[in-house]
Amino acid sequence: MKKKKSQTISESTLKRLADYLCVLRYLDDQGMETVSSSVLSSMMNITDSQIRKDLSYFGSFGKKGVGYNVKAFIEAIEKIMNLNEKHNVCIVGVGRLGSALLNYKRIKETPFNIVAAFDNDKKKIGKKIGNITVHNIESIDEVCGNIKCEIAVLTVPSYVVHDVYARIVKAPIASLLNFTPIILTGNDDLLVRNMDFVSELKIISYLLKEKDNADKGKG
Amino acid sequence: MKKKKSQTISESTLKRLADYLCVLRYLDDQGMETVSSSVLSSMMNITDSQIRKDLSYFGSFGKKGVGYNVKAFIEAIEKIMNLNEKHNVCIVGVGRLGSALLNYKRIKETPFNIVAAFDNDKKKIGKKIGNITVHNIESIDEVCGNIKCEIAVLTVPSYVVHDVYARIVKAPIASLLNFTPIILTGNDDLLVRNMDFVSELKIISYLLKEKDNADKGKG
DNA sequence: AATTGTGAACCTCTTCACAGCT
DNA sequence: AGCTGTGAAGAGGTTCACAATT
Repeated sequence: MKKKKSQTISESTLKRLADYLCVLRYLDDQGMETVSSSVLSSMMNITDSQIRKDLSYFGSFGKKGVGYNVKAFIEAIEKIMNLNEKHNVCIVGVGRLGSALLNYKRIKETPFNIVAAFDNDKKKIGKKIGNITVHNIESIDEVCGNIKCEIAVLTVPSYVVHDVYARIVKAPIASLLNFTPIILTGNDDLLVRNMDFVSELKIISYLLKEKDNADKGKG
Repeated sequence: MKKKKSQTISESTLKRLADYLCVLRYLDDQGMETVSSSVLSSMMNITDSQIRKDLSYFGSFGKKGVGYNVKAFIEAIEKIMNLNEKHNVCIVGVGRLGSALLNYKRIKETPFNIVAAFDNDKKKIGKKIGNITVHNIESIDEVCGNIKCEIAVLTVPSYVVHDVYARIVKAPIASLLNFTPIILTGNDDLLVRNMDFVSELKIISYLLKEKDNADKGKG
């Protein structure tokens, strides 16, 4: 297994790596021991050479004439994505969505630990949700200073986003997964990824219309 | 305003269109009437020419020397993405996440109507959550035949995904927004988009490590 | 003076195709 | 024979730079 010199990996490759993991987990659960790039690609709507190229950025993990060992493949991606270490996560905003995430039991099977939650509602502060204590949002800087918390998940209502974002920027938090429809950009010290449910519905709306037009064109 | 002949719009452009909408809404709320591509770009970590190029696929919407009228810009994107029509959505899987989506009040401000929910739990079937009736998952074909439902949102536990997916494929549903960690690919009749929370955390894990290495490199 | 819209240049990502290994 | 890994070709996306317009 060769090591490659560092280079920037594209967003698309990164997403596919995460997808490979999902599919490989499924294959592993099914007891499959070996998989070829062409079998994997047929399960995922991508080409086999795409998979091999994605992997080639990081080294070689397969056997010519044979394919990839499923477990070794999983471990390789986990190592690439730094999933062997546990990562602390906090939930900012304990509404219905935040609570749903706090109660997501199968997160225990992942390298992510939810270690804290924050809200501004006095009725919620101090209570426990799924054995995580809800802290006052004003104490986020202090609490995250004590427990090293790499990732904040933002699930607050839109009208407080800018306020809460300002606190997160100041706190010792490295990254933010933003579920709100307010686009955030981050800075050198805070990596941000936006994940808005309604934006995704809007993209579907566009694609359905486009598909409709294409179908009409053919018909 | 020119019309352009149809061409395939990239995933990246599509995502940015949805992002533009989010930012434009914010500017509109702030009472801003006009915005230039450079102001907009500085709010979003992209270049101004990227914005202008994205728009150029669909026509011209700005005034040279002036910029874009915010409201007109919003309306243009809404028209492009087919957001003037209402779209019916159903929630498949009324667990904590599904319930959170069913209770999301501000969806009323969007073109998406949640019109039905499905589950296999007899304790939930027949009950109302946020004035939407929960139906038996077995009746999805029939219920979606009656109410035209374009988009299904999948929020069931992993172990029933394949089962439920088979039902959705057979039902008169055009698209699926999949929140589960089981990657689905769709087919000619069913458009699928995957939106997995944990995969997104994994991507953050990779990016944080990469950033760490870059920071160390700089010293 | 400011800003759009756009062809051309540039760069990045994907696919091809095949040498090389099992 | 089957499949990987990869350089090269091809396709697609982004940025540049400037003419056109207000």
